Parts: sequence; structure tokens; C-alpha cells
Amino acid sequence: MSKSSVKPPGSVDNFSEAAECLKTLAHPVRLRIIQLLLQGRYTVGELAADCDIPDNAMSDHLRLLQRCSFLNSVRDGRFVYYQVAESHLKQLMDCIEGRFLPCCRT
Amino acid sequence: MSKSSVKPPGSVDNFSEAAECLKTLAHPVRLRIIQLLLQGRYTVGELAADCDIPDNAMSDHLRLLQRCSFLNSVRDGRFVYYQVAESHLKQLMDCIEGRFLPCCRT
DNA sequence: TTGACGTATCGTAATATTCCGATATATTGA
DNA sequence: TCAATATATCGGAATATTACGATACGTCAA
Repeated sequence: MSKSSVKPPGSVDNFSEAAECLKTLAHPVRLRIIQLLLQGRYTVGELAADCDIPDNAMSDHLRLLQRCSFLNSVRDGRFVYYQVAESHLKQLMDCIEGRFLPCCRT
Repeated sequence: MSKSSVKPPGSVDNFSEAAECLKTLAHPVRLRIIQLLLQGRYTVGELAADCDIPDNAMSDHLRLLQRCSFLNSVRDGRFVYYQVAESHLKQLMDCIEGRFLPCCRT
């Protein structure tokens, strides 16, 4: 061992779920979705317009994010509103923006 | 717009680099590597043993992490020690561990 | 009920990632 | 120099992800 410190507990297997969810997060469109939804709720069409992709593609991205429990949705008439369902996302997004969007901070 | 709040600045394109780096991070072995290296420096062989993968596979993972500037390396004789090179990694890893390893916190 | 609109699902071709073995390079000691 | 050890690189098969089109579903207004 290179240091006198003890190895942290855990193993590769403990990170399987984390890796799955990070992989879902690791897409430019999905990061933008999270950034928007941390500020309020949006419909599929609104998000698709912002990201400049077709509605059905947006629907696919939202489904992936829902599968990781990052988002949930509420139907209101013809529209479906998506919103953040995972409290850790705010902190995680702050880290990501702090590292990768340093010039665009408010 | 669904709320009176203003949309956050930026766009999908601003997240391209972030998505690239998160994709690199989104692997069980690589998350474990980061966790270990946040505690001290390790050689390729030590990391490979901990993660139970061949040395050359570990070398590949380390190269990917280096490409994102997450890590750097120092040769000492026959050994190469890897260490964390990105100050944001600690905070990011805290988020990830807080969300996905809640039972294993120290 | 019909048509329009918003959203969701599914198949698939193109592309990217992962894993593995073979081989190459660097360093040390005999 | 040679063999042994530690690390790095590369090619390719297996697998996963992505983007896209076609189509289906749910809701509303006329």
C-alpha cells in the first residue's frame, strides 16, 4: 500500500447502480433537461423546443431519466409536466456546473 | 413557459464536455478508482488487484480518466503512481457516495 | 365521433463502448 | 546484456447506446 491510510470500504460492485445512473446523466441533452427542471416544471414539448430535438426523442430521454428515479411526471390534460424527483440532483448539478460551466454562473 | 421563472442560461451545447467527462466517470471500476485515489496514491497493480481486473485493463481505465484531466501519474522506478488531479472530484464523489452508498458512509 | 395535438413506444441501422488477448515499452538487478 | 517485473498500447469481437422514423395512445374541442 502506498500510504499508511486505510482503503475506503466498499468495492467495485457497490458502484454498479451509481455507474448506471451516471451513465444516464452523461448526455448533453439530459444534463440540460436537469438544469431546466431544477428551476421548475416543463412539458415534453417545451423541453424538446429548448433542446432543439423532436418530441419523441425528448420523450425517450425523459423515460431514461425517470427509470433512474431522477424525474417524475404529472399529466394535465393533453400535456405532461416533468419535474425533479431526486433531492440529490441539485447538489450534483451544482458540482457539474461548477466544474464545466464556470463562465456561465449566475 | 410553465413558471414565471426565467430559463437558466446556456444550452445543450454547453454540456458537451460535461457529458463526455461524466460518461468517463460512469463505470463501476472507474468510480472505485476515484474513491481510492481520493485517499492517497496507488500503483496500477494495486488498483488492479483491488478491482479484481487484469493490469492492462486497469491501465486502460486510468488512461481514460487521465484524458479527462481527472488524474495524473508519476513514475517511480518500475512503478507508476496515479493520483487525483481535479479538485472538483472530491465534491462530486461526495455527492455520488451520498446518493448511492448511503449505508457505507464512515 | 372525428380530427388535431401532445406524448409514448418500438424497431433498427449507425455508432460507441467494453473487454480481452497479443504485443510493446520501461526499469531494475543479476 | 539478459531476464523479470510493471505498465502501456493496440486490434477486434461482443455488447450497449444513439438517433430516427413509423406508429400508437390519450385528451380535447368542434
